[in-house]
Amino acid sequence: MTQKLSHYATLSPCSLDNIARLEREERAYQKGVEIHQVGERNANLYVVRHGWLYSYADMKDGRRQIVEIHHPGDIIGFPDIAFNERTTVLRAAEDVLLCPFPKKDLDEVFTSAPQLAALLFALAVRNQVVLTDFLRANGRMNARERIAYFLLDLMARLRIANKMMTTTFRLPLNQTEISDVLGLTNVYVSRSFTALQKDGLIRRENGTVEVLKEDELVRLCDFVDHHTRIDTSWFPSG
Amino acid sequence: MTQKLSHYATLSPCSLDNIARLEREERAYQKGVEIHQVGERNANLYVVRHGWLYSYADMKDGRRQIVEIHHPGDIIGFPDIAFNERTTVLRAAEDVLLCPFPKKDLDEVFTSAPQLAALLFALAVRNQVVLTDFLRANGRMNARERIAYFLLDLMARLRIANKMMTTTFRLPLNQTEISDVLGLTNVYVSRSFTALQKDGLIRRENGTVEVLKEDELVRLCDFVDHHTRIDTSWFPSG
DNA sequence: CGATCGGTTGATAGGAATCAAAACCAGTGG
DNA sequence: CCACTGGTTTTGATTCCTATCAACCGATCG
Repeated sequence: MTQKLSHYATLSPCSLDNIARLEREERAYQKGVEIHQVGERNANLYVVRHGWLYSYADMKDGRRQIVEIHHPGDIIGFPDIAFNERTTVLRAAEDVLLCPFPKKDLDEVFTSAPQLAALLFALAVRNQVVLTDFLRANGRMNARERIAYFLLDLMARLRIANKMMTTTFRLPLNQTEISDVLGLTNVYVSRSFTALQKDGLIRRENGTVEVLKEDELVRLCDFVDHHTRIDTSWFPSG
Repeated sequence: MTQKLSHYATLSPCSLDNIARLEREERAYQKGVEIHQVGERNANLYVVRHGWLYSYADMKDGRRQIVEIHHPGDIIGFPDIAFNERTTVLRAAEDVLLCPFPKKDLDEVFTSAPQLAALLFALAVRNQVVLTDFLRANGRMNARERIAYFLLDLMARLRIANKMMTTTFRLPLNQTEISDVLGLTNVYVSRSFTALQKDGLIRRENGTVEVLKEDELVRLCDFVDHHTRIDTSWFPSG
């Protein structure tokens, strides 16, 4: 996490200290396990150490919407700290390692590390922009465009942690899960993926995706990267 | 704004002081005016004094997605403080009054009013939950359900400011705008509204909507109110 | 009074859902 | 080594919801 946060701002020793405290404990979960359910009391947040997870919301009739995908270095649970109960289900997309820490630790951050507080705040609101982009994709794009958007968004996020990343990456989600991200069906995800591949924009190989024509994908969905850089000029210096 | 924020927590004098400083200036905009465009430098945030506004994102071919509706008491621009440039267009849905204040004023809040900082933080992440609900609506609901969701969401928000509110409210958005919120077309919004009215769930009268069977609307879209209450137990006391 | 805007209604088209079956693939175990 | 299993992807046929295109109506306004 330190690495991911330091990507955005130079942190004071005090802030770094606070971060370290958040990653004391470590816990493993197997692929497919649901770490918490809607309605549970949420005492903890989590830092992702290893593996992908996602958060989703169900409707009573089984329709499902995945609302966020969590990668190593991410903090899980911010959206819920404003509530007493979880609003989404958290599920491990593969075998994962998490560092749980109590919500109460945040108050320490706010009183003693204003700089870190500002950074967390900035990341929280950045997330709103990301969700907003996502909303535009789900609301106004057709299936091909959504897949394009989905791949570019993932790449932008993965590049933060791994600056050397090429255009090939592992995608540990099946097509049903992807369809639940994009508001489609697994069948149509399959068809759209195949179409993109036939047009030579991407290539797939057991669990990995290679983006062959990134610029064309970008044009396809008007992609703008809101992950890589954020404005830290207004931060307090402490 | 004081009223809206006090709805959630008892604020210290210092916090109240900080809020007052944010509402010194006041500026009027006419219906339809676009207060800022995508790509402009964003030095200011705004507190809404009067009237409705909305933020939207366009695609090059004209498709549009409204990503947020702003009501009196709301702060506009949080999502953008993480960036140097605006990511959405802000537009007045009717004649409005705004209080602009510089982004830099926030640093003062973070260093001197940790309680207010925590509240703003909580509201920012609460917004993520709201966006997430919205995403579920756009991703997995049909037209009728989306309209139901849209109306209930508006009511929940309006009730914060006006606790006595009945089930009738003003809706200063035309059907094209509503379609841009819900990822539909103006034509289909008209049909769906008419259908809901024919079924006796709602009633419309020149610019106002009356919800006749709230519980049925709630069932229709599995609505959960994430506006009314937030958890403030972890806040620092200062 | 013509013009414009917002809402409604009708006819048609199309994109994605749905249903169903087949193909594929990695294990697993006999 | 091969049959068997469960999960995943692919393919095909059909349906349906919503988009699209177009006309019309009513209200408002200069």
